[in-house]
Amino acid sequence: MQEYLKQQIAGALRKIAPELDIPEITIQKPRSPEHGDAATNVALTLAKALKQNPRSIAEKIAGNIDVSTGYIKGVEVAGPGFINFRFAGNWLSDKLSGAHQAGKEFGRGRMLENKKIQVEFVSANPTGPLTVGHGRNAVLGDTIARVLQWAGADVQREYYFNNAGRQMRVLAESVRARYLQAIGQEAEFPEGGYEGAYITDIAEKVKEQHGNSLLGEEHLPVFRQAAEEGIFEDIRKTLARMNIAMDSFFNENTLYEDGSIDKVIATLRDKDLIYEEDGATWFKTTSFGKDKDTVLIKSTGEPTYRLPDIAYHINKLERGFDLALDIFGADHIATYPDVVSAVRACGYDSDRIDVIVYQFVTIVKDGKPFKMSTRKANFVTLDELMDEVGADVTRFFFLMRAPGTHLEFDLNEAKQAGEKNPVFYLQYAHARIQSIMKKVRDTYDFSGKTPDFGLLVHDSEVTLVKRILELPEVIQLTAGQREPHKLIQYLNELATAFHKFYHDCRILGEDEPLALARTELLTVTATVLANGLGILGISAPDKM
RNA sequence: GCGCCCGUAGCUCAACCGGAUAGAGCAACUGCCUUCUAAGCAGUAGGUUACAGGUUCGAGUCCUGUCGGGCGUACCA
Repeated sequence: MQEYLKQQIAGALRKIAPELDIPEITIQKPRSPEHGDAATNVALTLAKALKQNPRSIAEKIAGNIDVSTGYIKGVEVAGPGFINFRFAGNWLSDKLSGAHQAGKEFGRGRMLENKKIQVEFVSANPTGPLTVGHGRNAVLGDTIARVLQWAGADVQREYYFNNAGRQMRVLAESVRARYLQAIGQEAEFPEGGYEGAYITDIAEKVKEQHGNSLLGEEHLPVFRQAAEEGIFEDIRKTLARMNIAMDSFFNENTLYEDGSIDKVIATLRDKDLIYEEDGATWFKTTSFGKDKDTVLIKSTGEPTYRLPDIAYHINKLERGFDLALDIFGADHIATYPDVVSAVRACGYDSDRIDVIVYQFVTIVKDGKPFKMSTRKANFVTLDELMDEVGADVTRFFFLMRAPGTHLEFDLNEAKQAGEKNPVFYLQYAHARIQSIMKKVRDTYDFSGKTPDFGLLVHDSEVTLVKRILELPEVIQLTAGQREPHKLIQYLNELATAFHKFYHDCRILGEDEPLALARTELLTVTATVLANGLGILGISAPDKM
C-alpha cells in the first residue's frame, strides 16, 4: 500500500512540476485517526524548492491522485500541508482475506531472507546462578533472535564463556575450602571467594563422589570442573524455564588452542599496532582516537579479556555470519570500539558486527537501590523471580521498556506487579477469543463456507482489521530496530481493539454470514496475538 | 577531569531517525455484568518534555552550555 501511494504521489508530482527531481517520499501513519490511514509530508518538504506555500502544493498533488482504482476512499489536505489518505473497505477486506489464508504464518517476512545472523547473549561465566541482572540480557537476546527469524533470517544463538581465568580459579578454591570444611578439615576461605550457598552444595556433591580423597592442592582442577558443570547445569535449567534454548556454547579456550589469539597479535604487530612496554603488550588504540592505549597481554603473560574478544569476533566472521550481534550491558560499552578497530585492522569487515547496548537494571529492595555481587552472594536469582511471578511476567517485564533506558525493578512490588502485569491483558484477549470460539462451534456449522469480510463495517470491526494488518510491518520494524518493546506496544493496541470489538459486537445470535465473518476475524486476531506473544517467548493461553 | 547513555503525568515508561492537539499502564475519581470470561469497556483528572539558548515552515527528538542520575575511563571480567 505504501508503494502504491508513493507511485501515485510521484505521478502527481511529475504533472505539477515536471522539471523537479522526485524526492524521497515518506508515508507515515498519523497518530490521530481523524487524519486518515496514511499521510505524507512531501508538500512541506518541497515548499522551499518549489517556492510555493506548502498548502497549495498539497492541494495540487491531492487533485492529481487517481482514486478510481477503489483502494483509496479519500484524499484530503490538512494542517500546514499534510496530505491524508483514507483506505477503502474493499482494500481492507482483501488484505484481511490474505491474512486469513496465511494462517499461522501471517506476519512472517522476507526482509532478512538468506541472511545468517548470530546473536550472542547471556555469556555469563559459570561462577554462579543467573541473577535478575542477567535477565534483561537473556530475554532481550532471545527475543531479538526470535523476531529476526520472523523477518526471515537464519539465526544462531550462542553463549560465550570463559572457564579458565582468575575468576574460575577463585571459584575452584572456594569450592575446595567448603569441601575441606565438609570433611572436617580446617580450611581458610580464600580472600574474595564466592560465598554463595550453591558453592557448599557443589562441595557436598564432590564429597559424595570422592569421599576424603581430595586433600591435596593438586586436586584443584576437580573442584573447578565440578563447579563449572554444576553451575552450567543450573544455568541451562534457568534458561529453559525462561523459554530460551541456546544453539551453541563457545568456550573462550578454543581460541587459545587453535592459535587464533597468537594470530591476532601477529597480525596487529605486522600493522605496527602493537608494542611492548613495562613487560606488557599494548594495542595502539590511540591511533583509533582513544586517549589511552590498551593492554592486551599483561606483564604476567596473561591476556586481558579484550584479546580473546577480538579473536572471538574474527572467529564469528570467519564462520560466515552476515551479521554478528552482541547483546551487551552498559558496562561493556567501552570495549566494543577496541574490538571493532582490531577486527578491521586485521582485514575483516567490521560492519558485520553490531552491538545492542542495554542499560542496567536497578534493583530496588526496601526502597533502596540494591547492589548485587555474585561473589558476596548478594543477589536475587532469576529462578527466585520466576518462583514469584512466573516466566511469562519475567520475560514481559524485561521486554516492556526500550533497551536503552534505565529500568527500575522494585523487588517488594514484584509480586504485586505480577498480579496486575499488562501481560495478562494480552493473554486475556487470547483466552477470551478461544472461549468464544468454543461456543461458536457448538452453535453454528460453518464447514466449507467462506467468510465475506466485506460485512465487517462497524467502527470497532474496521479498527480491529486495521490493527491486524499492521503486524507484518511491526515485525519488520521490531527486527530492524531490535527493540522488542515496539511489538509489545502494538500487541497492546491490538488487544485494546479486540476488547472494544468484544464490547460492541456479538457473534452468538447474529445471522450466519455476519457471524461467520466475525468468527474468522477473531481467528485472525487470535493468530496475531499468538504469533506476537510467541515472538516474545510468552505463552498464549486458551483459558485463564 | 574526559567519554558514552539517560532525564517526558504522582509512579513505571511510549512517541515509528524533525511533523498535526506529547500517549499508555499503575495509582485516584465516576459510570457499565439476568446476554460469547468485569484479568474487560466507557469517562474524569493529571504536562512549561530537567533548565537556558540556538538551528527552521515545525524541536520531546538535531547543536551548544548548565544541573541531576547511571556506566566506563584497570596490566578486573
